[in-house]
Amino acid sequence: MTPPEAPDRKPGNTPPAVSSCAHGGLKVLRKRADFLAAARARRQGTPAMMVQGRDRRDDDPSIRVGFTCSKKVGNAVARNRAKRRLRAVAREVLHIHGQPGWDYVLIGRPVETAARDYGALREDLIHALKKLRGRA
RNA sequence: GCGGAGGGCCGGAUGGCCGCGGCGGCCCGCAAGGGGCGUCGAGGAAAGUCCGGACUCCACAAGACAACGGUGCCGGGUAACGCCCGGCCGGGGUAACCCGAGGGAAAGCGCCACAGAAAACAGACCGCCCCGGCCUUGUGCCAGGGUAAGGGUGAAACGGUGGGGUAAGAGCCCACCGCGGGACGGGUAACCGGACCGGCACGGCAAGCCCCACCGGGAGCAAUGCCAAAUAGGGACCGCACGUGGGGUCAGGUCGGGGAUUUCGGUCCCGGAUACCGCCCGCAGGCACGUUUUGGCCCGGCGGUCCGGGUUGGCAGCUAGAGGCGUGUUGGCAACAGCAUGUCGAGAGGAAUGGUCAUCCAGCCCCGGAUCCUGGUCCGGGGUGGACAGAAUCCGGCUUAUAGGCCCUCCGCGCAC
Repeated sequence: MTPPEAPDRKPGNTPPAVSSCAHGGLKVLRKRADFLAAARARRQGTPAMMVQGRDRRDDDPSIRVGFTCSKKVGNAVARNRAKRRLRAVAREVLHIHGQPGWDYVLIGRPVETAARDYGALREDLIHALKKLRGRA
């Protein structure tokens, strides 16, 4: 089993489990370096997720997004569930509230990401995106 | 009807809206690309990674020896197995049935706690018996000898019960049981039965070491093969140069910056980093540096050709195989095998197989009513609500997790006939 999981701040040569499907105009982060870069940039917490955002400063106006859930979130089923909800909400919200030319990484939290009401989950993401943009 | 045993199966359903991965057409476009359609897309354990294989690479040379590890009643099945089937033996249960690392203790070593006189060349504590001596004649003491029935300990005490026998006893003798050997018979075998013989010898632990037989070379798809990039770095050869410029690192200083403290003169501290989803904080944010210079130490020029490795990315491996499932049939008690026929067929890669909203169905809880009588059954309404768990090269097993439910066979008891 164990697909590459979030390393839990250990040595860390295994990348965390992240989905990669395309999301209607959104591109998906697949490279480890992109995740590292995003992790070093701005971040914003909400009850159901952590959002990292980074202006790539290149000419490409597309929005890219990655998802990640460490083992803290739970077993494989729980992590998949959390990522899928994040993916669904990102597809719905990001092309409206996200900024062109940015990378975003959505990080799942234990329990909350899977349990939170879908409407509230959506509001969390919108709120986080606004905060990140306001700071740019 | 109650209680129990064995086996098999399911693992919520339907629909709307919006999506994802593979494959194959179609439409638009010079192309890059865009749009749309069809089709397939998680489990019984996908899990643990505990066995057995396939497949790769490495090593070795015939399959070797040693070491180490594994297996361990018998027969069969299988590609193989530590798996499965059938049988045997031992133990448990009234029974259906269940459980058992179940070779060797007569190769050797070791261990057998506590208790007990004694725990493995047997031996004799309390006893029992005989003979002798002493005197204070007694249910006495001392010495010698014969015993192991009785007492008591233990998981286990060198056969058991009864009778004969004896000074007391003892397989000393006898019967039965047990034990050892065993002609012969049955069975492929484990093993079973056993005429007869033996007077009893051979305690247990091999899940302590060990012995015997059989099996095993190692690492694993992050294997392995191919391509590209940056051109950073290593080696060889050739040619041209022989420079004080460059890079790294450590220590200190200057100027600005931040912080602490102050008698406002100053003094001290910070000045980090390939930091893999972090931490503080608590829904708001923060964890903050830049410029220049001196000295020490280390590295060492440019171009060309070739070789081997690493990194990153891509492609292959990658899913049709000892294939799964259904039906029929043949052989077999069965596992299983053969034949015929039908049907199914994920391949991701920071990792798709979904998100969301309704309605329904199990289950559970509450309320009202009816009925037998204090718990069920039926009707109506409301609420709640579905376990364990996610393919990662692929198969065969084992083990473990699992809400709730369904089916079949069998056993015991009760009632009725």
